[in-house]
Amino acid sequence: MLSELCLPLGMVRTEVSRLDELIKERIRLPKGTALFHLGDKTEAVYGIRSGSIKTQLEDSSGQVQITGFLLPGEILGMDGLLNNEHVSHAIALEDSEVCVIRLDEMDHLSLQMPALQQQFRRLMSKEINRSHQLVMALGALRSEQRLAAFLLNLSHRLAALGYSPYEFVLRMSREEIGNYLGLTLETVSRLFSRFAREGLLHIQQREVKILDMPALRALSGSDCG
Amino acid sequence: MLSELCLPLGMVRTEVSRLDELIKERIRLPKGTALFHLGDKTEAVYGIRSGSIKTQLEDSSGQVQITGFLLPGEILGMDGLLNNEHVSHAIALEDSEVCVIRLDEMDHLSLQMPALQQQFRRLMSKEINRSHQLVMALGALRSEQRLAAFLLNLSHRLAALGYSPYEFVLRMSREEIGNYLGLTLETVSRLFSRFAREGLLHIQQREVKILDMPALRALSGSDCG
DNA sequence: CGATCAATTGAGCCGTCTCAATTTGGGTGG
DNA sequence: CCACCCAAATTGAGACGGCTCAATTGATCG
Repeated sequence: MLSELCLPLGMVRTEVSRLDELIKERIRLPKGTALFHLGDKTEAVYGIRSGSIKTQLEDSSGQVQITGFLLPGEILGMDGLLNNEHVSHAIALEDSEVCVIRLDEMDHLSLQMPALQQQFRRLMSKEINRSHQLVMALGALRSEQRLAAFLLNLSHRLAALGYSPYEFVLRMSREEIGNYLGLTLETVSRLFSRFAREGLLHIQQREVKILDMPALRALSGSDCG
Repeated sequence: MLSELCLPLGMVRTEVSRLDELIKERIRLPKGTALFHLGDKTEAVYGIRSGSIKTQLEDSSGQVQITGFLLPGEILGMDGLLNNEHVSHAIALEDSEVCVIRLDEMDHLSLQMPALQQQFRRLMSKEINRSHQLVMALGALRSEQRLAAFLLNLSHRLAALGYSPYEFVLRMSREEIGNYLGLTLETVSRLFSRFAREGLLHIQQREVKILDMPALRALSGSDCG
């Protein structure tokens, strides 16, 4: 079982097997469907087993802001732990599968396994850092740097999953990328065209081939947040 | 003792008194000094007792992004829990005092007090939400909306501490506000002048008097993130 | 094979930045 | 206590990046 995927990192083998107790349930999410909506009660967090999921805030006026594109092995739902009510939407970008980590079960299990607490704390800290990196991108980078950093970040995470860092398929639209990066879809499209013209990458709709990784890194400010 | 300030929220009285065990140490921070720097080992998180503290990221090229202005009762240092190494700087905006919440002691104590775990989880979730709100502001709002939202947020938090929501002193410079909001200091200054000209507020250097809260709220998009 | 949605590309405008000059306020030492 | 100095804030003029609006092309899916 892939519980290492769902709650990864350094635990001894026996502990990992205990963890399987946590993950009894799976949920299949067809493309476009929601794992949870704003306002839903938070009774679990979720680890992505396959596919990809976007999370987005929505304010009272209906304005939307995408806060993340999550890949297999990553956790979502931790923003709902403040009042046990989700404050965001989680929507599958493609057919996906998640495993359910129920909070009550985790609390129960963590009494016997203190490492689980610390592990979960690390995961929440990681989410804080992820969000801070996005703040940095939105606050300090110009449009071309944002898109370059976005591509590098995706590339890096896909490589960690065993995929090629050079060729991959974007699972989100130009509009979603733009929303995430604080740009319009037109600006994103223009930047892709420009990057291709300058020989940094090849792009055919949503298929990306990175041709000059070092140049892309230089452009982004050598940071892949 | 003000441990409620340091780890606030719903615990029974006896638990609160147990919490005092956690908070043995205090640190005084003169204005301008750092509580921790990027790269420092994370052995504790900190609750602000008095004063105010900014947290800022710094990338490899020295580019800085302020991610928060923290007030009494708020917690900082949780971004360092991923690898037990701080990834940000925390610098006092004025003479401040924090209490130290050592992680090893918290882990020890939480074995006897499961509510502590959940409380801490809530605090980390709150930090995630805070950061997401900032992402929303940077990604979706225009400059005037960002500054209005910033002022409303400050006002709201100061009110929660028992201060007037209408009159307060900014503890940070125009440059720091601009950095936080993804704007230049000149833009921030111009916006303050404009808000004053339009009768929304009165501003004298760093002293703010909000004159028309509803208008400010309307401007911000009625969200105070 | 047509209908529909996503993506590209262009033209012009607006908001924010940059650069620069002043003004204001606070702190220090004579 | 006043004069000076330096940092912070204000204000203006002009440039530029990214947005808006609009037209066109290219995919995808009944």
